[in-house]
Amino acid sequence: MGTFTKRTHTCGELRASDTGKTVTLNGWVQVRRDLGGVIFIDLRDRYGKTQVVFNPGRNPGAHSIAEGLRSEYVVSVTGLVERRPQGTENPDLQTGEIDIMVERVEVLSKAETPPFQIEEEIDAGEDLRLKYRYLDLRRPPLQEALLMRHQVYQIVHSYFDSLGFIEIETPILMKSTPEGARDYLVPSRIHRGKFYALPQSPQTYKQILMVAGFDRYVQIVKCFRDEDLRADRQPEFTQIDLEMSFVDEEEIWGVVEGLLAEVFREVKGLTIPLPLPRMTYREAMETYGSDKPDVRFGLALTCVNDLVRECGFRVFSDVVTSGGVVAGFVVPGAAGFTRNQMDTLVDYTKSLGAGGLVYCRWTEKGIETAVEKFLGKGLVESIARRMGAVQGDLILLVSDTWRKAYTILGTLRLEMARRQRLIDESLVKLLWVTEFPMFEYDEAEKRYVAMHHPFTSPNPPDADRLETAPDSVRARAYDLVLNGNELAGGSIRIHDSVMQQRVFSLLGIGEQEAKEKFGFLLGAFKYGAPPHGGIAFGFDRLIMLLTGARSIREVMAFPKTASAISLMDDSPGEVDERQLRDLHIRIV
RNA sequence: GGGGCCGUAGCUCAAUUGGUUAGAGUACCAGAUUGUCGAUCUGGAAGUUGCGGGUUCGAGUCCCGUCGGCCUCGCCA
Repeated sequence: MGTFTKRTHTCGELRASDTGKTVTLNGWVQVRRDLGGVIFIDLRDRYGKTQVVFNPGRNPGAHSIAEGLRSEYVVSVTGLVERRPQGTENPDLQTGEIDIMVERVEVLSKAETPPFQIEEEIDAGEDLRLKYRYLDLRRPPLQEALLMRHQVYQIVHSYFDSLGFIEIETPILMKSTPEGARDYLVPSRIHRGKFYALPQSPQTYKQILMVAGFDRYVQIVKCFRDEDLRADRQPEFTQIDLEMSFVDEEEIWGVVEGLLAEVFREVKGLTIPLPLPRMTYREAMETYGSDKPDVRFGLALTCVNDLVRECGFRVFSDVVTSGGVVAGFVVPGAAGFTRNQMDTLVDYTKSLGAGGLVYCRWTEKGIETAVEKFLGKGLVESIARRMGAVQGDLILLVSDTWRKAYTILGTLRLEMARRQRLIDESLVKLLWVTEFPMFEYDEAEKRYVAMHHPFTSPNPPDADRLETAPDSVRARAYDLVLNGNELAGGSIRIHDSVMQQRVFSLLGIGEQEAKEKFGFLLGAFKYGAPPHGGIAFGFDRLIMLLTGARSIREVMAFPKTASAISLMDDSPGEVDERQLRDLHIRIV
């Protein structure tokens, strides 16, 4: 008990050149193939697999132990590396030229039959895989994802270190702030009725670090947001967070582009052409219907407002008159969609919040559309021409307010691209989206909210209009977009306490509240704040895109489900009365 | 909070309009088998059809509720 024969090699490293050595391997039994006489076992660790052979003629003791081995037993085997007999080599295995002829075998740990097989590809349900995460993590795809994640950590650390960035940890227990995502709260035992919040991001701390003079800060840091989840969103996730002083957008973008180029070169062997293309928010919305456009495919949007302004179809003309948008896009070769398929598409569009979907099928019989009687044949043809449609195409049109029309078209554009298989998954399309609006009007709260965050600097030429025309004020904010995913977002910050106060008051954060919630930041700004800005990467998302995983859960060791539950350890869990009492909390 | 899909053997799935004893593949167990590597052959065991209620002579199938998983809209500064 307690001692075992330690490995001399891993299960992935022995080659024909090692023939004749006596070696010891430690690992898991992948599979046992019992041919009655000879028994084969594939021994697995994270480095690979090696076939070990038990021959009753050569070592009856080891052979009889091998009869009792089962999948996922942990064993130590010692034996001679031999070249496999001619014709029995396995080219699929890196170690496929050799066998270990076992002289001695120790069972280090037995294993129950696992609920699913530990193989490269499995079709087990994801809930089962999450419950037995320690088994799922034995599978090569997950091991490779976490290995790549590790490699990117190392690149990030060395890249920023080489540029003079300093890694500084910021608190996990901080103060709840009123803006942004819902906070995860931690009740204070010592201070009855008070709560810490887990950071949505270390935003305020890194700005304070700039005031403190650490002009280049970076951190790979956990962040927490108590919002509903998605395939690419988890309640806790990791950011590469950075902030720089005495810089403008160009320098930050340069640093970020350099990092991306290095990551893609090191882990994918890809050269990213720099500088990355840039697109304004407005252009992104009006061309792709998204502030994170996927530019791997076309289906660009076209506005036809001028054509339909005076038309007899009220659904179009009224929208234009009231400042909205009639726009759409062409799906090449989709004129053959059936009535049934179109009905489904119309329903889908309505489920996105649209009043309806106007479509025109350009078949060999001409352009067919239900709205021809309202628009007239000539106008229908004008629209088709404007949009660049040809025979065989399907035209989709939506009319609504600027934001709704483009947002709905953006979602529809993605959906059609998927259905028509227009997305080349091998492409890597990165771009900057710039000139975001400073504010969005929140209908539910009847007030303006910061589109990025309340510390974002307004575009200097627009700053005069902060109070008079807040809708028209652009922010010095920028997002980095990869294949339609928001990969990073940042801004040049406000470093002036007067400007910061103006923005707070526009957001409906009164002087009193500002002092309570952000007094420390405003205070810091009074003592000499350098101009500064920064950005934060969604680290998990980056790894997800690098590995081609279709969910962020595939690149995290211990993810939660869409309902924020960890099926393995069953968190969140209940706590006992005593703990609640200590925290001055009662369940209602 | 809304919408959609799903839940049957350890696992992945099947089961006509509600109708006999709920099947298959795989995994598992036993036997056979001395060069397999998705081993093979023979046999076996394996089910609270997520859970609770209802309708019915009869429910895996229909209805209501509930739990869980995935996707998505809102939300996510």
